[in-house]
Amino acid sequence: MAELDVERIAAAALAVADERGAAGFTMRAVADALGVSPMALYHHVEDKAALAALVVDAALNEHELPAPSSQSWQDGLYDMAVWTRDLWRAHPAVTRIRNEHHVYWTPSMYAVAERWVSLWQQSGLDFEDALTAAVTSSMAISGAVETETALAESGVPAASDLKWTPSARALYTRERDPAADFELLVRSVVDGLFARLSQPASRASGDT
Amino acid sequence: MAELDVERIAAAALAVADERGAAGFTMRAVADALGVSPMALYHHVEDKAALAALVVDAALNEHELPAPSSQSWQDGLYDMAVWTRDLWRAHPAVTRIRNEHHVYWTPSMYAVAERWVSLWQQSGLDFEDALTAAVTSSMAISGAVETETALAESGVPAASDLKWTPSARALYTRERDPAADFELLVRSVVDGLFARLSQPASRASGDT
DNA sequence: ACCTGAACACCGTTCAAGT
DNA sequence: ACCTGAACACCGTTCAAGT
Repeated sequence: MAELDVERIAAAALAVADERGAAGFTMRAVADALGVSPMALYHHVEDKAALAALVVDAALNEHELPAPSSQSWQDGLYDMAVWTRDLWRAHPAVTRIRNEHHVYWTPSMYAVAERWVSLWQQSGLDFEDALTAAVTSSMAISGAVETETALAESGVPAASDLKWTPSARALYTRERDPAADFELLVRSVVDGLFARLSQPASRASGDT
Repeated sequence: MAELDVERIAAAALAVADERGAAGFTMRAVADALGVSPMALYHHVEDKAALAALVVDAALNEHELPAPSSQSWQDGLYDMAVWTRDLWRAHPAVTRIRNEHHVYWTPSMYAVAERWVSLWQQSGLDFEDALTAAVTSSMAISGAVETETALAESGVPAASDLKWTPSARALYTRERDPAADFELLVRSVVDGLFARLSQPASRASGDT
């Protein structure tokens, strides 16, 4: 009746994560969704962390990477950033599962990294600098995406808490256009890193 | 024998988190550290999420904010960023606990936000833009810190996994100076956002 | 008011047993 | 080879009971 395999398990697990959230993402819940005993899963998957990795990879494979057209490398990076943001916003629970189970690299993640680095290499920076820019920009941008989805899941703090912190309050009452903020951030990071790494001297030093 | 109070609980819980890690951060473990029954904690703390908030706040209070000297606003932001990075690197488990239990705002976090926004306001950007810069830069920088500490805890992928992904491999074999990378990132983000928000037209648009 | 022991409803995972 | 039921060692939390 079951005919389990890794692919079916991954799809079911992703569905469970989406529907029941990170807390409801359970070996038992995934087994239930497949109409199978929880222990059946262990025949195809090492442990829960491996199942989490499967889920992350399934989410990454849902949409193909943006086509590398003839646009500028900056636009290419921005397209990749938007692709990433759309992905995690579509599966907020998966980002939590990813962190909880320390799944940082999956097959598809390598492909994303390749593309990211290759775009930075088109910038004309030398190899080492392009790598540095790729690493730091990706940490900043993926970090911003994670923070955004996490905050989107949590509610707004109580007004009483915000009473004495005008900045934090302004931060929440401000009209927000998250997509525009994200574009601003990505382009600022990319331009800012390129500018700093282009001028050969005083790369990270404060005195310009 | 016990004489429990919230402050003692917070200190013990932070110690447990530091010593036993996020997985070992348990109501029972904290109670043990205090020589008390697990249920005693519930008399002073609503639930585990509230205890997690206590831990985050205790970590934040360990060191005072950097003194706001007469430096430039850019240096002030950089000092704050370093303060944050040092903090989370000293307590890597706490960042995980923070995420797991959705603790985003604690009393001390408001103080940090106030300072961050006020520094951006010294940049001369108008109020809305300063707020936008403060929000986006903080998401990027705190996100980068979280990613860095998470990756530091996890090991390097197996060489066999990296075989076919030259960029990812280069990324790991590259000589890294995390502190310098961090300074580069922070200053690039700050300068990049300021540059983009300073020129009134085409704020987030790609065509410069 | 503060603390405790026993218990409940969950987890991930092991293990012997079934086909 | 693949799946199962029962069991183990944990969780967070509730509840009645003690002082």
